[in-house]
Amino acid sequence: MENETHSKILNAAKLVFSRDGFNGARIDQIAKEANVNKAMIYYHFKSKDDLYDAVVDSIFAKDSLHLIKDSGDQDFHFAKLERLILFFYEKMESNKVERCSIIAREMVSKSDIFIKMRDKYWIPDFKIIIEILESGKEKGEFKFSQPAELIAFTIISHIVFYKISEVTYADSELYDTLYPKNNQERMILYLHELLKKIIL
Amino acid sequence: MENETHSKILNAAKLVFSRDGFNGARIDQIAKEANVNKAMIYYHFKSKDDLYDAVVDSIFAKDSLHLIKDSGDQDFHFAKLERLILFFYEKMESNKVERCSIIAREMVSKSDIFIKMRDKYWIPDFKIIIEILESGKEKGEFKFSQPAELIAFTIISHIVFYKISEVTYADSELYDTLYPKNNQERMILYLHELLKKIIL
DNA sequence: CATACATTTAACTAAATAGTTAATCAGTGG
DNA sequence: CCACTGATTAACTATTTAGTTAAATGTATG
Repeated sequence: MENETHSKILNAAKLVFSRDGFNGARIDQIAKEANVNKAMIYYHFKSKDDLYDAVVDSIFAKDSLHLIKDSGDQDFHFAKLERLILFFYEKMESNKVERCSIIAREMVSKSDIFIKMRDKYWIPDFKIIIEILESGKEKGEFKFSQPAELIAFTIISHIVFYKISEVTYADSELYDTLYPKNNQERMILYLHELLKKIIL
Repeated sequence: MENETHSKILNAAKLVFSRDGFNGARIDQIAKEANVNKAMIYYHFKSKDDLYDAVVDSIFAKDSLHLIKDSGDQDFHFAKLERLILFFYEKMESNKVERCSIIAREMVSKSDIFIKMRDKYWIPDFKIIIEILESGKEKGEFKFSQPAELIAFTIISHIVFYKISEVTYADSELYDTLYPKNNQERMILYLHELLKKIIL
């Protein structure tokens, strides 16, 4: 732990940035919610941008699928895919609202930090999934005629969009249908069945 | 057409709001890009909020799947589904970048206008797709054991997330792989094949 | 205790920004 | 030519907001 105040600021910033977006977030509001004098923010961080960077890092750090790509190498490709999916899903579960809000906004923002994130994490992740699909096909374990990148897209969109939608449909009549209590992993199970039908 | 100036403002606002988000957008910038004096904005619109509302309305008006739900009622359910998908996809194609940027940001915004949009358009659309799936199953045309709302989710996420991702991956190394030129409807064709495998 | 160093505060500044206003221009009808 | 109406402008205001500063308060150490 860096420091009590430091992490109070970071946590408040996480909430405020994810609720209001970068431009909508107010430094005074972050200070208020952190129960900290505003100058403390500039004592611990260079600027609003720097604070936002820190928030994004704290949420996305050590996320890459590279981390688990090569674990259990002897597995079947399908099992490998399942492991990646679960890892990916669990990442989306931690800091869910903050992560999803920031992802959704950054996806269309073209900010420097977004470009960095996209090129450093998202694109490599995309490629890892494509690689496994193609390698599995080559080995004869998978059978599909559609382009691998679209199947990878199916995987990613089901996880990411499902989680973003959880923010979208919160407090709406659709929420309980899509996200029933005591059935947190239904999307994983569904995606699993779906993949069996399209690549096995 | 309301008025030359009016629509110049609306078009510029569309661009600026979608590029910078509501909070990032500057009235002065909109005036500049519309080639119009700033006061003209307040002559034609009550406030920044009012202008944003107008932009959102101009992009989302007359979008509901209700509009075509009952056309060609004699069709098979699968054909009906295909028609809805194409209609939905084509809507996402018009004003693509503006629409996608605004959708992505609004999905996690909880603003009044978003809640209105969601409850008035998105949720009913979701339900229409669910209805068709369930009705098709009842009639014996469709065969699936997974919850209808998840299959509806598959349809929606493939279209919406694919289009949002087009903004996300623009100018990246993945762009040409995911969005090859001269192959604009590949996602529709892919989704079509996918649905055949999971509901027929 | 005294010195040094890290932390915290209230008050301040400079710039940005949504929104206003009063004056002017251009066309139209009497 | 005048009066009226809608469209347009430059200059202005009030407020918000990121960022600063200088002084105060702790806290550890020799």
